[in-house]
Amino acid sequence: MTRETLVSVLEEIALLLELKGENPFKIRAYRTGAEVVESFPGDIVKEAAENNLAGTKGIGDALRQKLHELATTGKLVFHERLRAEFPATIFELFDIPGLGPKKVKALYEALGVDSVSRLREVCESSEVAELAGFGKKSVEKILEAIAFREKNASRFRQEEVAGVVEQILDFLKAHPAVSRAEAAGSWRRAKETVHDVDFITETGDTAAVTAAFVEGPFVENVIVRGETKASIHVAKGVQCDLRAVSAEEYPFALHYFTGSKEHNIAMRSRALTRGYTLNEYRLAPTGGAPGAEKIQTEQELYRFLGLDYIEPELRENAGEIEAAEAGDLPRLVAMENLRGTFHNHTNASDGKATLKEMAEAAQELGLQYLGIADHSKSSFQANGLHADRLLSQVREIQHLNDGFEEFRLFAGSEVDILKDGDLDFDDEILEQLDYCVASVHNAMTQPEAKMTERIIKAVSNPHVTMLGHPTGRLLLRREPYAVDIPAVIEACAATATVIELNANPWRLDLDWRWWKHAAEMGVKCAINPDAHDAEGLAFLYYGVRIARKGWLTRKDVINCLPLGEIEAVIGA
DNA sequence: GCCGTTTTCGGCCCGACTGTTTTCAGTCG
Repeated sequence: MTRETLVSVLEEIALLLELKGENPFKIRAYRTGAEVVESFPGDIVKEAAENNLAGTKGIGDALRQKLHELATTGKLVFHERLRAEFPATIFELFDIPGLGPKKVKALYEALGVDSVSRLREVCESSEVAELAGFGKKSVEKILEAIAFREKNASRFRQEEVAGVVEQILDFLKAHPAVSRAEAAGSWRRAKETVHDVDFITETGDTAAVTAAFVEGPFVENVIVRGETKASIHVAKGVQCDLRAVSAEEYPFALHYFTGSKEHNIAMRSRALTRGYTLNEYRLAPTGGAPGAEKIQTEQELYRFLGLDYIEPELRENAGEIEAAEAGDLPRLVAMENLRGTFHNHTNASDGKATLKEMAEAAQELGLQYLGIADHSKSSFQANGLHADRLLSQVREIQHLNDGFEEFRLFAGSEVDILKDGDLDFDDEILEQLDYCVASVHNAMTQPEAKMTERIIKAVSNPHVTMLGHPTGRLLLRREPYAVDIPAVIEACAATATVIELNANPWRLDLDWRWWKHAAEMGVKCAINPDAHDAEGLAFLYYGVRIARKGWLTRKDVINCLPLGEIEAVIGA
């Protein structure tokens, strides 16, 4: 029994009770209970098993007994009875935006809709539109959502695969017959989502390595297995492919399977113009002349073709080959360059950790400063701060700063950009802060012109230091809102407003495709984890990957500046 | 189902948006 299981059982109960139309406050009690379990300081499983949870706020008699039953027997009769009332596939309906418990219940009871595929059937016939509360527009939106879901099927965000990539790489590198191993493909290129993960190993015994791979502890099922190549599924349905190659082939295989396809095509034709043919195994003279070039690393391969080494993140055939030829490639920002970060939440709004805990976590990561930006009052759902609570947080931060040596908390706010582009706080409040992140959190369906005008108005306020998650997208979940990004970049350049690269792996927003242009326009970037707990600071890793993909150097990223220089930039 | 207490039951966070309605229900943040 793990903490995660306790949490997911309570959350599932809440969902099932919603489907049954139970008292909403009872439902909320289960959700609160799940949150309490999730952030319980200490060994919650042990405490539950020993029935020691009396007096824990949010856990009353009923939840205490249920957690005790779960922790001791591994199951909960109440939960199993509830589950038995609905088909297991019904949960996937909640993935469709616009469908909540009431509508799912109605669809299930009136039309027997218990899965997304059945939902599509009843939408494509006229059955749904005849249901009370549903009309032509709802049918359209549901079908769009199903299409979006299918388009993104079997794609995964970086944080969904990061753990297993590390596990498999460690496993392969530990194999006695493996001398080199790397994860290639779109993972290595730091794409925001990946379809599968390719692993390349250098070995003298390909059969032994592929055999070990398909027997690894991470394997869910084996798709194909051969002498030099194997494919498996790991948890969550992520496909992982292994290529085992010889030392001579390794640099070519690694390069080939890193891609992108477009980059490879450009590289192959470059080789051809120099009288060589390049493939996943070798670089050899064209026309069947004997002898392949001795190349041991990707660096040597690029050099042979007259190019500086191109980092994997840049290999999208988006100007990197020309830049490599001219010696103009940027020196990409790296994790070690970061000195601090902005846009983090605490338990004052919807975060889990205290100011002090966040500060300690930042120092453990070696950061010199940490910006706190809790939600502003209009974000009710996130327990946004009114001015008085914000100002008392500012005082608390000042007090904490007195106790730090060579570390500083910056007092800020993630202030809502209201519908008309006004900010959620007046200037008199904002000027008491060290900095301010302005973000859109509502009315996301405004037409593009209106949204663009709204954001430009917000960044034109001199108190706004940076624009938060500029498109509001949630990867594989929600499309970005309609906004004219070049116009926003221009406005940020004109007003010296920093643009955030939100490093939360659900967002990775602003998208990497815009950063080269933004930097050329003179706009600075802030890589921000949008952390809601101490662990969330680690999202900086994903942000750095995307910044690299966007051609950014440490000069482009303000949080590479040390404490002592950063104040001048943000005006704190 | 939890909490707090004027100790045994009443209150529990709010507002905008959308699509359906024709005054509101459901969803979302």
